[in-house]
Amino acid sequence: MDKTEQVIEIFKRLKEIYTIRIFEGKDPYKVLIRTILSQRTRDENTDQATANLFNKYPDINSVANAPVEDIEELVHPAGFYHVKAARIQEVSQIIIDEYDGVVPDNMKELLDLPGVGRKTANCVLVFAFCKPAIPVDTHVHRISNRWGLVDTSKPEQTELELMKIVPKDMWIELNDIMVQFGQTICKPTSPQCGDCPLIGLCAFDNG
DNA sequence: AAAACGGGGGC
DNA sequence: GCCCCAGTTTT
Repeated sequence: MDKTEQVIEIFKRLKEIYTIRIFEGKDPYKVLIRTILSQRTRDENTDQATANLFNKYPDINSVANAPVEDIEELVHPAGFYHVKAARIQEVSQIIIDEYDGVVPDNMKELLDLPGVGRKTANCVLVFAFCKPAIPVDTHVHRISNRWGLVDTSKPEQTELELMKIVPKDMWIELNDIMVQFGQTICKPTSPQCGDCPLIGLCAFDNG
């Protein structure tokens, strides 16, 4: 079994457990903002902050024009709220001023936005625009190495290796399914190998 | 290369 | 009460 066959079989098993979530109806602006809020932040807190924000300020113009203190309070559950509130308004204003209110759909322009790094840009590309991209966060990086799919020390190396191994039609669901797996079973510390459905497909020794 | 930003959850 | 976490920017 080569690595492509391995990852296909792994995902087949994981998809029996997890359902892929499509965030915010794929509205590029909401995907972008939610992804910024998700940085270094767990799902529940990300969801709460995102709901707080868009419930009161449902579009890019209202977010950009809101008092910063109000944005801070709404996104507070996501943590890093001073930084994130400022970035969100800064990003919104830039998109209004320079892109006519439309989120750019290419890596270069996304990376130019404040608070947007490679992982966030890839999330927007693949979730909002269905473009081929693999967002590599700490879950994807850690788990890819545990499976023996890659042998990398930096997330960007992992991204390049995964692009060679994983069939393109799986890229859109890769990040979400691995995050769910990483939160519940293949945890950063103390992975629950006894409950893992990937016995026989994973190189990681729980010892 | 390392610090800083932060609340919430696990133990 | 301490340690860890869906990154990015700044020093």
